[in-house]
Amino acid sequence: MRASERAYASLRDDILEWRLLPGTVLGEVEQAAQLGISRTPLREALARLTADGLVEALPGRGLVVTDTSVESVVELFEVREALESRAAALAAQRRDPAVFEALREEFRASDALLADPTRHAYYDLVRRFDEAMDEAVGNSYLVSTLASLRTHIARVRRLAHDNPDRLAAAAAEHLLIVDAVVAGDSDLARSATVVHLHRSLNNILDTAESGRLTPSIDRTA
Amino acid sequence: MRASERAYASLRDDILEWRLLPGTVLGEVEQAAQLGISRTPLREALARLTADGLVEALPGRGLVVTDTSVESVVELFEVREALESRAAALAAQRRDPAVFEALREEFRASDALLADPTRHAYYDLVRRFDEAMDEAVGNSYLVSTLASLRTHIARVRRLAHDNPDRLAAAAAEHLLIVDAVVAGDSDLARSATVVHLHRSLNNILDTAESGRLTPSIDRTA
DNA sequence: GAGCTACGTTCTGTATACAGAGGGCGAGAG
DNA sequence: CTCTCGCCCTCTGTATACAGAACGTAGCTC
Repeated sequence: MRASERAYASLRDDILEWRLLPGTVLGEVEQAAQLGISRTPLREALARLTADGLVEALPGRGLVVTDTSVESVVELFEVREALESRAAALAAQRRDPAVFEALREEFRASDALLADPTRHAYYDLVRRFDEAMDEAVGNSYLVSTLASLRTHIARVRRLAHDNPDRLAAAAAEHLLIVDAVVAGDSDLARSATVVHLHRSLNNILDTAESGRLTPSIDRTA
Repeated sequence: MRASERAYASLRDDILEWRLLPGTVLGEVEQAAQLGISRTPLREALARLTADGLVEALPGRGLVVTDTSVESVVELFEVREALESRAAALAAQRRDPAVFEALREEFRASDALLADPTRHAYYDLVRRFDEAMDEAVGNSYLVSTLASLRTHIARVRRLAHDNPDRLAAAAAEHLLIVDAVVAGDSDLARSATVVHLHRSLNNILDTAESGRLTPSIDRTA
């Protein structure tokens, strides 16, 4: 694999997993030495991270890992709702029924997946659900925009605690979306997606380690 | 200005203005020589263009300017509608009325702007309208996503012919959106935006130089 | 004591040199 | 005549060297 690719994957992972905390300064020489590569491929990796919005150039301080705030999570879900609700509606119109019928069976049996404490199989199912939706929508701009948003969602998700009740509820929400897509019901698919995202956001805001999200500034003062 | 920045701006402009046509191969050595810089900053520029979706890496052929098709324009507007209709609704809730009252006066007087054959003043007004909407929404993810879409819109727009009738109609459509935003009417702002985008898309599809957009493959055959 | 200036250090931005991979073309064999 | 194998050439990916700018610091002056 290319050195720049490894550096990108490694740094991206470190940021998404909160090993590199917001505000961390990423010096070129230091990081290049750490990863055992030269500055050239590292710069390419940092440029990609900057484009992703995981890193930003702060004048005077160099490149730093971007901050996450309660506001930014709300903003993220605002865009996510606009795009995913539309995606769900389009998927309901354009889907291959067989694909979503298969997913329906899997979500119906997701209790078993959630019994596993690691829940890898469940998260993999959700990933394949996202992929199937992307495929069904068949819109490359929408897919790449959602991919970009999912990067940030992944970072924030790591702060939230998915308790068993929430996971069971989320599985039921996904099942409803899949049902609607199978039925070709755009309106229901859209509404079910909106519901799912609202509950998901609330769960994140309720359970996120509040110390990690820089608190909102009370503008009513 | 940095050499990489100049290279990026120059190449981006060449692509948006159709001086670099879809399918053009961008060799690093050749382009670097052309721009009078070394490969290092050029590579950075090409990486940014790739992230923008204006350039893509085709295995075996190197980096080429991305294609534009009728389908891709339709896809573009699908995403645009999802995001801008939501943006308009949010702007109607969050706007500073004074800003949009000022814009309303300008759009009311846009006949005069459209009399100018260059129409620079009119396009500048539309740009400031977009900026005011972005500002009112106050969602950085939404703004940066829209910025990315606008890049592609700019490229496609260059193919379309804005006849005076269409421009006058577009001004009226903008005025309706602004009216709704001033009134704080989210539903109307959303609907007016949907209408505007549909008409705008139709105008592009009707008037675009068809040779430039690779024709859709008739899958009904 | 405080402020300004000058120097040094460190960082980013750019150029260049080098290595490895991949593709194209030509020659030879079937 | 065509297909295949091999070599060469070009291109990308990486390392390194160099230049200029910016920040901090220390010393001098007022």
